[in-house]
Amino acid sequence: MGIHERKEREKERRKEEILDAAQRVFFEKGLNSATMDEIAEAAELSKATLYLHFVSKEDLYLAVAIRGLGIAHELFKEAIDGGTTIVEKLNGVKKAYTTLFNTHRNYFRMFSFFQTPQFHKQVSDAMKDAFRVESNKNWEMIISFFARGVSEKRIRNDFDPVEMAIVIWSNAASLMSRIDSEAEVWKYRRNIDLNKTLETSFRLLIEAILTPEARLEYAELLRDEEKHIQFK
Amino acid sequence: MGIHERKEREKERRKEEILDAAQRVFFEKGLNSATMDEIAEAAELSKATLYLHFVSKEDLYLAVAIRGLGIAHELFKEAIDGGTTIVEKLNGVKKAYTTLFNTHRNYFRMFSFFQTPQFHKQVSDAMKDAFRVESNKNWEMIISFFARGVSEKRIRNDFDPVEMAIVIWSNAASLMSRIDSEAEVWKYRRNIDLNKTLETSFRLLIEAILTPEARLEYAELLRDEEKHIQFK
Amino acid sequence: MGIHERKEREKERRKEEILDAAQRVFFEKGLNSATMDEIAEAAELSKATLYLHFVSKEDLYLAVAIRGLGIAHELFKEAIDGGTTIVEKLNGVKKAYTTLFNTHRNYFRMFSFFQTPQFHKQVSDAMKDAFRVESNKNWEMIISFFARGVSEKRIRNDFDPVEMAIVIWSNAASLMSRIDSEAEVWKYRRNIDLNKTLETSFRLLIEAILTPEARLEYAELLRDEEKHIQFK
Amino acid sequence: MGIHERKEREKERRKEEILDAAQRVFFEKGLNSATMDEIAEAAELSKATLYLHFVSKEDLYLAVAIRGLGIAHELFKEAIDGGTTIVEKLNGVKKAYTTLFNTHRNYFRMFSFFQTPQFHKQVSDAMKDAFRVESNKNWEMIISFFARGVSEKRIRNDFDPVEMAIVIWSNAASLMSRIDSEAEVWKYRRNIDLNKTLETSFRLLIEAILTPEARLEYAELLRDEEKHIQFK
DNA sequence: CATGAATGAGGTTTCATTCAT
DNA sequence: TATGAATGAAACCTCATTCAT
Repeated sequence: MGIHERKEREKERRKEEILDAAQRVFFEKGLNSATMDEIAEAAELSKATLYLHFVSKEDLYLAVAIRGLGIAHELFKEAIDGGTTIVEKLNGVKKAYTTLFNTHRNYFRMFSFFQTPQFHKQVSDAMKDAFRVESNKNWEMIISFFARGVSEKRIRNDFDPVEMAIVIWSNAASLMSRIDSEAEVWKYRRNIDLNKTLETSFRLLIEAILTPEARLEYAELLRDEEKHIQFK
Repeated sequence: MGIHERKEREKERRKEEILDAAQRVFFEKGLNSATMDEIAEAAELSKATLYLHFVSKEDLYLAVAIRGLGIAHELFKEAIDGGTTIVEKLNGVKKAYTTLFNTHRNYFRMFSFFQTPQFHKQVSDAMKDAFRVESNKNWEMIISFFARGVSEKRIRNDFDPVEMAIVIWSNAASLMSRIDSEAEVWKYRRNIDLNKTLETSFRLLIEAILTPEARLEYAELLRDEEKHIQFK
Repeated sequence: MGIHERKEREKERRKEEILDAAQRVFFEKGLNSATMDEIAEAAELSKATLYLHFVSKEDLYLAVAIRGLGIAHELFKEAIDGGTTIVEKLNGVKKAYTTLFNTHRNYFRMFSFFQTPQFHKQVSDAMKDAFRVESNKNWEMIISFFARGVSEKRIRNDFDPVEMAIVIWSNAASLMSRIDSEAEVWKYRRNIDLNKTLETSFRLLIEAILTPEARLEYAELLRDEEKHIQFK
Repeated sequence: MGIHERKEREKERRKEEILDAAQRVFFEKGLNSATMDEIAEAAELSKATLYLHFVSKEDLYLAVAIRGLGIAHELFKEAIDGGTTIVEKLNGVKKAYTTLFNTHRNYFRMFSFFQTPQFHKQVSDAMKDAFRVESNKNWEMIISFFARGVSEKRIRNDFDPVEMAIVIWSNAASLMSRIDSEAEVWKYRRNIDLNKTLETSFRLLIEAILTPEARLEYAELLRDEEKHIQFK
C-alpha cells in the first residue's frame, strides 16, 4: 500500500509544482496573455505533461485561484479566532479582507475573473465545483460568524445576516476593484483618495449593522486603533 | 450640394450597421472570443470593410461600449431632468441604474469588463482614454447632481458628495454583477433573493446620505410607489 | 481639334504627375514594399485614378523604369556625339554608364529588376513592349557605334561588334550590381575596392577590343585624364 | 542508446522534406509569390509544422538557397580536385559554373535574386549573414585556387587574384542572367547566340589572366576538347 | 475624368491541444 | 508518466483591384 501512497504523494507534488509555475505566469500576464508554452517552460516540463494533470488552461487558472481562496480562508479564520469579542472579530475580518487585497492582489484579481460570463464556457465542471466548494467555505465561515453576532446581540436582528454579509462584502470588493484600476485617475482628476473612501464605507456599513451597544464598542476600538497609529 | 451631406450620412449609417453587428457578436462571445470574421459576417460586409471604418477589433469593442455609456447617459439625464425634487431625482437615478442593468445587461457586462485588470493589459491606452472620457461624462453628471443635492440641503454635507456617489455606485455595481452570475446559487443554497438585497442596500445607503428632512420625503415617496405597485 | 489636343496634353501631364509620385515611392521602398495607397497619396490622387492611367502596379513600375532608359539614352547620346574620335567616344560611353550608376542609382536598380522571371508574370504586354522598345533604342545606339568603330578600324573586326558590346556591358552591369550590394563586405573582408575593380575590368575589356593603333590612342587618353585629376 | 540519434536523424530528414517542398514552390513562384500554405501542402504537413522548423518564410528561402551554395561548392571542389594542372582546373571551374547554370538553373536564379537591392530590404540580417558565410566558402575556394595559380606562375601576378576572380565571375553571371531572360530576343532580333558569346568571353578573360606559358597550355586543351566533341 | 467605398484573396503567425512513442 | 512533434483552427491585418456614383 505504501507504494500507492508514495505515488499519490508524488503526483500531488508534481501538481503543486505545476501550480507554482502557472501562478507565476498567470500573475504576470493574466489568463489570456499567458501561454501554455510559458507555463511549461516555467515548470520545466513539457506542455503535454501539463495536460496530464490539468484539463485545460482555464482549469489550471482556476486551480491557482483556488489556492487564493485557501489563503483567504486562513486570513478569515485567524481574524475570527483571534478576536475576543464579536466586534473585534468583525474588525479583524475587515482587516483580513484588506490584507487579502493589499498583499495578495494577484489572487484578488483572479477572483473577479470568475465572475465574467465568458470564462465559464471553457472550464470543466469538476474544477468549477471545486472552486465553488472552496468559495463556499469562506462564505460559510463569514455567514455563521454574522449569525453568531446576531445571536449574541451584537449585530442587528432586523436584517438577514447573510444579506448583511453580502452587502458589506460586495461593497468592499467593488471599491477595491476600482482602487486597483482607477485609483490614480480619481486622485488626479477629483482629488479623491479611494482608499479613504473604502475605509469610510466600511465604517458606515459596519456601524449600520451593529446593535447600539456594539456600535459603542466599535467606536472605542477605532479610537484605540488610532492611538496605536499615533504612537508609531 | 447635399451630396456631401448625404455621403456623410451614409457613412455614418454604415458605421452604425457595423456597430450593430459587432454588438451582437461581442455580447454573445466577449472581446476575446469574438472574431472579426464573425462580425464581418454578421454585418454582411467583408472583413476589410470593417478595418476601413475601425482601426482594430479593440476599437470596435470600444465603440460599442461607448454606445452603452451613451445609453446610460440618457437614462441618467432623463431621471435627473424628470424628477421635480432632489429626492425624486435621486430615486430616479437609482431606477435608471436598475434599468440599465435589467434591460441593457450586455452593456452592463461590458462596463464591468472594463474594470477587470486583464482588460487593461490588452488594450491600448488610446482606447482606455476614449472610454474614460465618455465614462467621465456620466460621472460628471451624477457628481454634480449630488453636489446640488448637498447645496439644496437634501444630501448630507458632512461627507464628500463624490465619495457618496462612488460608494452607492460601487455597491450597486457589485451586487448587480453578483446577481448576474450567482443569483441562482444564492437562491438555491441559502434562499437569498439578491435582487431584494440590492433594493435593501440601495435603500440603506440612500437613507444614510440624505438629510433628516429629505429622509422623510424619501419614505413617503417609497410608500407612494408601493401603493402604485399594489394597484397594478 | 484644339480641344482634343488640349485634353491629350492634360492627360499626358496627369500621367507624368503620377509617374513623379510613383517614382518617389518606388525609389524609396522598392516594388514590393511600395503600396498603391502610398503612391496615390504622394500623387494627391485617389487610388482608383491611378488605375485609370496604369494597368497595374507593375506597369507603373515599368513606366518609371522607362524614364530611366530615357535618361540613359541621353547620357549615351551626349557621350557619342561629344567625343571627336571613336576612342574618345568609347571612353565617354564608359563614363556615361558610370554616371548612370552613380547619379541615377535608383534607375539602375530598376533595370535589374526587369530580369527577374517573376516580374514578367504581372506586367501587361503593352508595357513590356514599351520597355523593350526603349531598351532597344539604347542597344541600337551602342551597337551601331561599335559597328562604326569596326568600320573605322578602331575596334577589332575579328569579333562581332554586338557581342563585344554585350560583354562589356554585362561585365559592367554585373560589377556595379555587386558594388551596390556588397562593396562594404569586399572592402572589409578582403580589402578589395570594387570600384577600382570595375575600372580595371573596363580598361582590360576596352583594350581587348581595340585595334593596336586605337589602343595607343586610348593609353594616351588615359594618361591625359590622370594628369587632369592630378591638377585638381 | 541510439534513440536520441534516431530522433535527431528523423528531425533532420523532416527538415529536408520541408526543404524539398519549399524548393519546388520557390522555384516555381519565387519568394514573394510563394505562400507558406502552398509549401505546407507540397510538404504534406501543416503550416504550423513549417514554423516549428523554420522561423519564417525568408528563413526557409535562405535554407533552400544555401543548399544551392552547397551544390556549387561540390561542383567547384570536384573541378579543382579533378584537374591535374592549374589550367585544367581552371577550365574545370568554368565548366562547373556552366553546369550550375544549365542544370541547376533555379538555384542560379536564387543567387542573382540575392543581389537585387529589393531583396536586402526585406530580409533579416541573420539570414543575410548565414547566406554570406556559405557564399564566402565558395569564394574562398575560388580565390585560393587563383592564388595558387599565381604562385605556380600560371596566372598573371600583376593583378590581384581576387579581382581577377571577381571579374571572370561577374562577367559570367551577368551573361548567364541575360541568357536566362533574353536569349530568344537576341537570337531573333540580331541573330546573336548568347551562349556562344558566353563561351567567347570566358575564353577572352581566361586567356587575359594566364601567363604566356599557361596560355599555350590552355590553347592545347581547347583543341583537345574540340576533337572530343567532333568524335562524339 | 475622378473617387470613396468595398472587397476577395490572401499574408504570416500563434497556440491550445493531441498523438505516437 | 513524460514528451517532442504535429496540427487545426483561428488570429488580425493588408493591399491590389474594382465598382457605383
